Amino acid sequence: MRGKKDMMSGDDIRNAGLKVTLPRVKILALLEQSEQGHVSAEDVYKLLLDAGEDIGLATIYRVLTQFESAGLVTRHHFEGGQSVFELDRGEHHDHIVCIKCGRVEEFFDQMIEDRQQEIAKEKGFTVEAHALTIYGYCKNAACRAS
Amino acid sequence: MRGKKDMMSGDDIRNAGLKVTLPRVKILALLEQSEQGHVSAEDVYKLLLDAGEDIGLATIYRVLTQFESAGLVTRHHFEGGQSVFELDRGEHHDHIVCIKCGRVEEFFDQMIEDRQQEIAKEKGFTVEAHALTIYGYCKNAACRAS
DNA sequence: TGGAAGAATGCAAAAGCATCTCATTTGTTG
DNA sequence: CAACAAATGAGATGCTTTTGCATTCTTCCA
Repeated sequence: MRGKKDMMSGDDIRNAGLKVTLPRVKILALLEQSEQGHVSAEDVYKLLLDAGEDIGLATIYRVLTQFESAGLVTRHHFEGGQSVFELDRGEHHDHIVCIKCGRVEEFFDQMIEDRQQEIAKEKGFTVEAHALTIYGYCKNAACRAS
Repeated sequence: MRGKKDMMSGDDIRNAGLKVTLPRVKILALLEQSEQGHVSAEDVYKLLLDAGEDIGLATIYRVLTQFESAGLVTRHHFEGGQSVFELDRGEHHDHIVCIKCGRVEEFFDQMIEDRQQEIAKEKGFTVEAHALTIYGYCKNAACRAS
């Protein structure tokens, strides 16, 4: 199963009502190629610097926020500091984060989704969003040791 | 079903290896009587001021952090700014938050808990903690309207 | 019960993250 | 390719949380 699409481009930026500028194109491209898929604004800043693109941190925050509004990326507030962003490929999922190395994996579980709806209903809430994050130690040898 | 206990006291502070000081006693008492149960550091500060106790914000943060380490309170990072704290009565639960009025309700669902363990297991993770928060509009009339 | 020793507090300064301001630069459109 | 609106960069700013340090309070034992 695939999501909305596999490749984003300048069209996505344009469709969001934004001008197609170098910073926006670079940031979008970076999110696309990003190994871990979950990066902080500062990660983006540094990665772009490494790639020879000196784009201001303010611009990165601005662009990521705009992308978020446009539905191109999703912002997560994991524990411990900065927000992390990931490309929104149209498939909702939750996260499991290693508290040792920071690795982030995704998962989706229909049963959990359904239960949440039922719980909200019981309490008279209309669900707009939810955030489920499991924190633990990943299978990495260095992380397993307490 | 009741949790660990219903009343906290100076003994809890002492047992945590902390001296029993007026700020700590007042903060603990406030958390106990708190209506909503979920308060930010600043809420604590203001509520104590209203009660005639002028305790520095820095102290509040320090004490809440110490209480957290001692397992007396739990800190949550809901979206939108400040962390909120609640007394830890020993019963784990998740939250459903109204994005309009800020109301926080608690829930616990064994099915969701179990699924999380299974998911973590599948991915080779050892669960240390998890945070599930549902965001939506509560049943309050003022919140229902978009 | 008095008083020394160490811990806790208050204040102000600092740190961390994110956003905003504003002068300058860059897309876009005709 | 000119003109306008939008976007960028650099630094200032705001907010929450933490920290350093001098002073004050708890604790505990003589």
